[in-house]
Amino acid sequence: MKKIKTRDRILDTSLALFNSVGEPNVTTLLISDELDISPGNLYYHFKSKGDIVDELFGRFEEEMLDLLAVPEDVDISLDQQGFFLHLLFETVARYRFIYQDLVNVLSRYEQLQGRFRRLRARKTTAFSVICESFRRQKMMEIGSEQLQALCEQLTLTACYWSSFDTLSHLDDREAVDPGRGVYQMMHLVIPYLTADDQDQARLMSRDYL
Amino acid sequence: MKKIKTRDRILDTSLALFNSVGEPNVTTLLISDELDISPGNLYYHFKSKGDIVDELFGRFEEEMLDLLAVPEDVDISLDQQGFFLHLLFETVARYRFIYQDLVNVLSRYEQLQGRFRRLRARKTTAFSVICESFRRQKMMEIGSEQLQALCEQLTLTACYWSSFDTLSHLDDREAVDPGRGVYQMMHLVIPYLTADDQDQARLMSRDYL
DNA sequence: GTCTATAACGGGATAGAC
DNA sequence: GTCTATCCCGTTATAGAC
Repeated sequence: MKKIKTRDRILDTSLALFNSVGEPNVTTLLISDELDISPGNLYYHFKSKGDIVDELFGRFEEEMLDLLAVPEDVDISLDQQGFFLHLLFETVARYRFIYQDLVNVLSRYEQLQGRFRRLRARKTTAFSVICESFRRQKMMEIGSEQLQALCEQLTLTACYWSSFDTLSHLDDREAVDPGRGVYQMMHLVIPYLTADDQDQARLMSRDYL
Repeated sequence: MKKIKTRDRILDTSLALFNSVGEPNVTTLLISDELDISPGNLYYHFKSKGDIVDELFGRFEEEMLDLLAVPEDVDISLDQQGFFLHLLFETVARYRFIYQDLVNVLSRYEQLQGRFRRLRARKTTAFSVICESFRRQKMMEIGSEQLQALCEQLTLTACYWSSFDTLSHLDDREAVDPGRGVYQMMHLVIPYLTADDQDQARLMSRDYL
């Protein structure tokens, strides 16, 4: 029963607060208050608020890059895709503060801009790899023009669904249901699947509602 | 040659600044500086910064409600839909500061939350009316489950496309191209159109690239 | 490592003269 | 209507004791 290091407690608490009331609305004082430590102590562990944001973003980045490393030339099943989407939305939800005030956050922590854009590009690539796999397996029929539009759309949705959904119940920013997002993503793909797979995907998608 | 009232100049300049650097990053001092008036003068016309935001939102709201009043039981052509989408994106782009820091802005100006949600609901309704019209004209074939998912997706895209697009070139927040958004929206609808209309819509969509 | 106290700064907003 | 001066407050961050 080892006691958690203060540094880590700061990170955890910051993340929770950022997610629940928005990063711009969280002061260093609020964080230290919540932890029952002094502001000075907080600044012993992190030299600035930006450093906390930075490190949280780093964790997010790492998890995402891991997740997005979808192997090419592998046959991906609908089930696997569902699982992938589920993980993706779950991860985004855990770091939703980044997306909720995206432009604002990126404008105040400029060093994150490039990293974020890289992540965004990786997402699009991952979706494109998945679709290619479907195509190879004759599960999907789609022109290259629509493929590109589709992948962009998937990326957009992966980024913003949780914010969009939050707006339906802004009262409590805690409530986040990753399932709806997965459902929505699947319905973007469905029209391009071949008949049998459409039915299967439709059935699957309902589990996420 | 009548001279523009200071009050209006404040609104115009605020909007421009909000859009270009983000509402949270715009101080009342910056606004008055930009206008070459004193901060005191600004506060003579508006009793708070929130009032400026409020009034700008009001303008946006009015324009949007106007636009979204799509008549039911009318046959809507693809061309008309394209025109509608164009206006929609153009309007959103002119008030993009609202969307760029959406959750943040709504959390700091609580009175906007309800109004925004109503607007969002109106959007979904408008899309649903359009799709119904297409369906009546036998231009579209779609189940009710996918129809709902589609309308949600259209609403999401209408809200966030410009933010999403901005991320590709965060350097200058000025550059906004509503066309890409229209293109993307059309590609959401296309899969559900009947063969002939699919071709026509695809051709049309290219004009927006 | 942790605390208390406080400096330093910036932004929103007001008072009162012109 | 417009100005200058200023207040008030919250927030980040530091200094120095324990």
